[in-house]
Amino acid sequence: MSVEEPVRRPRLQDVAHEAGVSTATASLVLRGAPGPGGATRERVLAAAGRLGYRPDRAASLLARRRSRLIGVVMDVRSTFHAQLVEEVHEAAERHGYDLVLSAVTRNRDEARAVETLLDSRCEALVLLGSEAPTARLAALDRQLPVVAVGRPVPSAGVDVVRAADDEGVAMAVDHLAGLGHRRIAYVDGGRGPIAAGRRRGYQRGMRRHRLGGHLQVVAGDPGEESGARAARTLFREGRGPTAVVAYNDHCAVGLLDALLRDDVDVPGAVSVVGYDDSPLARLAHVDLTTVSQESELLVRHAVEAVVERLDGGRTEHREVVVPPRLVVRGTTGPPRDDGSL
Amino acid sequence: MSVEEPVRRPRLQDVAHEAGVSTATASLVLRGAPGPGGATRERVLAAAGRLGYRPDRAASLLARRRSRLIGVVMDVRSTFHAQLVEEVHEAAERHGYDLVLSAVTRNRDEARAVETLLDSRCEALVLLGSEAPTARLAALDRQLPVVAVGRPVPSAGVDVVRAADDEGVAMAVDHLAGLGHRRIAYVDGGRGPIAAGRRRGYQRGMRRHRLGGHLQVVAGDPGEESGARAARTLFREGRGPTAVVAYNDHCAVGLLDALLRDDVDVPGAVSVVGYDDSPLARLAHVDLTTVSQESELLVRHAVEAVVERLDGGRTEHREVVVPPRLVVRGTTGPPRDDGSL
DNA sequence: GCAATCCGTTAAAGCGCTTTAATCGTGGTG
DNA sequence: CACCACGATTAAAGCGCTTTAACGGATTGC
Repeated sequence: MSVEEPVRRPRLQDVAHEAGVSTATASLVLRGAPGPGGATRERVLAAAGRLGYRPDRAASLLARRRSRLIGVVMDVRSTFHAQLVEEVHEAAERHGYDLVLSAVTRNRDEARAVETLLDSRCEALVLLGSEAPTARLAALDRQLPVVAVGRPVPSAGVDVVRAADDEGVAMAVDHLAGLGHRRIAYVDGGRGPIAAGRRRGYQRGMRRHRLGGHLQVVAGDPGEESGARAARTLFREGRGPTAVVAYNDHCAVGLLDALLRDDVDVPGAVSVVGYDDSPLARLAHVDLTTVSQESELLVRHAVEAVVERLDGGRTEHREVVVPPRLVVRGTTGPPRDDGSL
Repeated sequence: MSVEEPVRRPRLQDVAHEAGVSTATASLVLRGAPGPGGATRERVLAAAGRLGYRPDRAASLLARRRSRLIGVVMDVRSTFHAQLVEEVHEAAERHGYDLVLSAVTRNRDEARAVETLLDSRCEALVLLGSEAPTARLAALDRQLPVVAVGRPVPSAGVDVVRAADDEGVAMAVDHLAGLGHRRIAYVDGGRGPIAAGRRRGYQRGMRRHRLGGHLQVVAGDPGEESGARAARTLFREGRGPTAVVAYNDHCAVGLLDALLRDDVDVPGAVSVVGYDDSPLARLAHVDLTTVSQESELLVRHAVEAVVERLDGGRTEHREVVVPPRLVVRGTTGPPRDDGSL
């Protein structure tokens, strides 16, 4: 900042004074509210322009009945979330809402992120890939409309917009089984509700193909590291699976990494499928077969759900389940052997 | 949201009443300000707990002299920025500041992102990888302390914390030349100031090794796509370079993708170097040789710069230039031929 | 020509919190 | 025992904006 005396930022009062009207009129004009006539409008607008007036958001928030603010919780490490955020921005704007972003990081958990948003007068919350316990979500929902994106919230009033993850993973299994794989393993995503749904999909998918005897779930979490660890576990000794479905793309990429390091041919020796169709998976370099959650659709529904609560007076619960879509890329192919015992 | 009447959220007044004190005392206690005695403190704290009181941030912002808010502009698409944001969170917290995030997306430009922050009463701005013209930054800096992270801002009062990008790229060239490469190309990052510095580093590096005759800069931008396009240009016909330095990791990964698709061996036939040491580069799968900006150090300096302006009364300009560090991974090696004409 | 009507404008009361100056006890002091 | 100093507490004035009810003046209708 330069050394000069910092000029006090102009207030509404300054604009009003400059335009020769009351602050009430100035406020009305600047927000495009009906009332003030054409000539007045122009005078105020001109004055505001001359002074470089920008309304003070804190003051406006405090005075306004509504904040028109939607809080968004995202995991800053996830490329999938990054993409969702882009889309939430657009969707919210279309409905005349603004966003407040709150990041989950290594040492800033979801509860913390939510608190910031509550303190910021958000009217509703969009939780991307929340891992919070159902009860907490239900409690939150008692305070303000909440929509959970990408995870189920059993038996709570919370709105949900998600892909049918179980179906999604089952589709991945279908795809692999169709290629002739039988020993298909799954890298789990931890104890959260999202992981549970996907795990179930894997189990169902396998049984559907009478592959229950080949069920193999290894522990994991949503990070790249866990994929690499899973690879070590799966291929430690003897004969590993011919295909692996991972909890998400990040995890799948970690798995690919480890395989690559060990000179395991993908998809020749092992096929790999991820989940999310994040920007990561689309890198030609990675070229990961994955399951898309149709992020744009997901986000559109989520924002609409929130807006209907706020502006449409909807009070009944809503759950939108979007069918996932298998995106076949380069990491899957027929198994080298026939997959038999 | 459930159907029940939404309970009005408790105000300071409610807490004060519940504790049998004035709002002044309650405010003092809740902020840990000196004054109220032990017994009173406990009563107020207990009351606040009982009511589940959370201070209203908008009101508090409005009333307070200081907001203790630092605005951060980030590009939501950049994994490098994501990492920086994590670190900014921690650094800011150490100094007792809170963050307001504002994302640059496909259709939300930097100016827009900055406006949101200005309206939010931020006391200072941390701009990650800003591409705004110097004049605009200078103007901004007249309103509040601004620190640009990762880019130079010539001849403006704006504080700058950045890596010596020219040196960084030159180090990459050194590394490649040392391996025996001579035809080393560079994929540019566009017209911004960051790109300019890195381009200059490339040119200097090449001349330093008497490789001026092999200078080859192809147009690009910070995305993956541009790397892929560059590959097509560089290896379109005949003999391409034996090594390529890219503007950043995303661009390098795009380049790697394209090479991989064409079955070009990396680093056998072509070596590739990125820039940023983003999480992307570290994926074992990508395993990209790159130049690290020492993000943690960068962020620490940036936050300190801002805090010194705000709390330390510093007024003179500061520019911190951190030496970059070459991180050699798997995408670089000696050229197949000797690199001669 | 006077009341009814209407439109543009404004005074004033907040929004929920912070902060400063003033007030109230209390115990120590001469 | 009157007086003072001092720490704990509070009244009250904002912070910058929104919003509602009220207002004045210009039309309009009868």
